[in-house]
Amino acid sequence: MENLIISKFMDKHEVAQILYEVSQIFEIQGENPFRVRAYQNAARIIEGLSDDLELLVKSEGLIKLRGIGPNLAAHIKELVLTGRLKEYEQMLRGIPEGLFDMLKIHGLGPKKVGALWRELSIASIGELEYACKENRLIELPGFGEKTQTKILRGLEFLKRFEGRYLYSEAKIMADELLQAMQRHKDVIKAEIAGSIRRCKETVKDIDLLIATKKPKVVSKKFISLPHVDSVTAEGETKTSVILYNGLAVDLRVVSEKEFPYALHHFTGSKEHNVAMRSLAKKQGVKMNEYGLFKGTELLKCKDEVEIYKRLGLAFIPPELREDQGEIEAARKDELPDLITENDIKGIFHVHSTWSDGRDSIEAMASAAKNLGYKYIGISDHSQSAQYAGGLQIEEIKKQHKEIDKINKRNKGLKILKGVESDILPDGSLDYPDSVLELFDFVIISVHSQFNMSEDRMTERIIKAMQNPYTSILGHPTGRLLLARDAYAVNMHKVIDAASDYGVAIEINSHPQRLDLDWRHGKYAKSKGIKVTINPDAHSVEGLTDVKYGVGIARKGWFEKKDVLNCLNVSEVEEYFKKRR
DNA sequence: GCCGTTTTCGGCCCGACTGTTTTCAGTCG
Repeated sequence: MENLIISKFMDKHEVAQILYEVSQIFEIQGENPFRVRAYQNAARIIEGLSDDLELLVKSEGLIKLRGIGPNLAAHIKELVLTGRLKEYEQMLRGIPEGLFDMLKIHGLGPKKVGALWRELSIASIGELEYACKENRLIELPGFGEKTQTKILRGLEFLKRFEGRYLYSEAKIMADELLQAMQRHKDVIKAEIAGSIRRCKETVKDIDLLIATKKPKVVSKKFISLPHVDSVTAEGETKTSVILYNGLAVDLRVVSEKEFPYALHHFTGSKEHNVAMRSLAKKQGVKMNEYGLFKGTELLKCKDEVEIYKRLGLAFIPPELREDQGEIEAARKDELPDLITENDIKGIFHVHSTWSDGRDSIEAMASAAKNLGYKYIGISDHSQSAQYAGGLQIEEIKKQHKEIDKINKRNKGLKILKGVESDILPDGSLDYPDSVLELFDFVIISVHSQFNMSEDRMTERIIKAMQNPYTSILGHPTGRLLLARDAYAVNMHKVIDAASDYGVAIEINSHPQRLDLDWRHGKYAKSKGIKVTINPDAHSVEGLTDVKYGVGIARKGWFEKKDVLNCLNVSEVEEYFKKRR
C-alpha cells in the first residue's frame, strides 16, 4: 500500500541539484566550509555518475565512491528511494527560493546574500534591485557605494544574458581576441585557456593567457581593444573586461617561464586543479599558477606534458580535465587515445533542398568533398515532418535517382541514401518497412510530443531502435542548449538498447545540440557502442560544425575505434547491412 | 562531511583582486 505513494525514483540530476542547493543553504548559514564542499563535491560526483544511480543505491555501492561517506550515502539513498530528504525540507522551511537566484549575481556570494536577507529582509532579485536603487545597501556593514553599484551591474548582466554562451559563439570571439593580441610585439605567447580550451558546450567567460616581459603594456593594449565595453577589474597580473556582446573576458599575464604552469592552472577545471594540487601536495610539492615547488626550488617544466610527468602522470588532454577519473587513468597510463578531426572519413545527417535544407544535394556533396570527406549521408526529413517539408513516399525514388546520377559522374566522394525518420509517438517509424529498405541507412529522431513521461519516452525510443532498418539514433535527448531542456529519457537504458540492437548513437554537432552529452561517454564506451559525429547540416556552412562534435566526442573519452564515421565507405556500408 | 603511506583527529588547494577596512573578509576561478 505505502509503495503506491512513490510515483518514481529520483534521477541523478534531481539528486545532484538538491545536494547543491543544500550546500548553498549551508553557505548562507555560515556552515563549516568543508562541509559545504563535501556537499558540492557529492553533487558533482552524482551528476557525473556513469553507473545507474538507482542500481548503485540498491547495491549499497554509493559508500564506495570517493567523497561519499556514510552520511551523504544515507541522504542520497533517501532522496533516490523516497524522492525527498527530510532534513532538507526542514532546512528549506524559512529559506526563500529567491536567495538561490541572488547567488547567481556576479560579485554576490553566500555571505553577502545571507547578510542582505538577515539584515534587510531582501529575499529576491526584484527586492534587491529595488533596495539598490533606494540606496539602502550602503548602511550595511561590509557593503558600500561600490558594492551597490557592482550588484546593480551584475543584475543587469544576469537579466540581459543569463550569463552563459554557446561554445561556438565564445570560441569565435576568443579566437578574434587571441589573434588581435598575438599581433602585439610584446606578446611572446598567447593561448585561450578555461572552459573553451576544455570544449565545454556552454561557457561563462573567455580566459586568455599571455606571456610577456611587459605586463602593463599588454594589459593596456587589451583593454583598448575595440571589442571591450567596460573594465571590471585591473591588477598586476589579472584584468577583467566585459565585451559589447556581453561576454566577460579574463586576461592573465605571466612571464614566459611561468606560462606552462599558468596555462595548466587557467585551463582548469577548478575541480581538476584541486585534485592535482592535492596530489602534488602528497608528493611534497606545492602547485600554483607560477610553478611546481619543492620547498623554494622550482621544478622546471617547459610545457604541460612535463608538469604531468613530474607528478607521475601521462599528459591529460584539456577536454578530459573535469576530475572524472582522468587523473587516476593518467597515473595508470590508461588514458584514451582521443579522436581528432582528421580521423573523420565521412559524415551522416545532412539535409538538402529536398526537405528543409538550404542547399542542393550536389552543393552539399561538393562542399563535403572539398572538406576532404570520402562519403556523405544525405538524410532529409520524413513524411510526418511537415514543418520541415518531409519527403513524401513518391519523392523518395526521385531523390534516389538524383543521387545515383551525381554519384555516377562525381568520383572521390560517395553519396549515401539516408533519411531522418521521425519517431512517432508510439515508437514506430515514419515509413513502412518496404520504404525503409530503400535507404542505405536510417537515422531516427524525436521531433514531436516532447512532454511524455520518462518511462514512455524511453520505451518509445527503444521500440524505434528495435526496428531492423534503424541505423542511428539522432540527437538522443532533443535538448537545445540555453533554449530548451532535454525531454525526459533514461539515457542509460537507451545506451543499453543501442548495445543490444547494434544501433549507433549520434553526437549531433550542431552548436545548440551537442547531443549525446559528453557526460554519457564513459557509460557508452563501457557498453562498446558506436557513436557517430554528425553535422546535422542544413547548409554548406553547417558542414563545418563537425569540429564541435569532435570536441564533445573527445570530452566523452571517445577514440577513433568508437566512432562510426572513422570507418571507410565500404566498412560503413557493411555496418549498415549487418543489422538487416 | 570526508578521509587516512603524516593522521580515526585534524586536516581539507591556492592565489588575485576589490572594497571596506585600517589588516582583512568576501568573491572568484
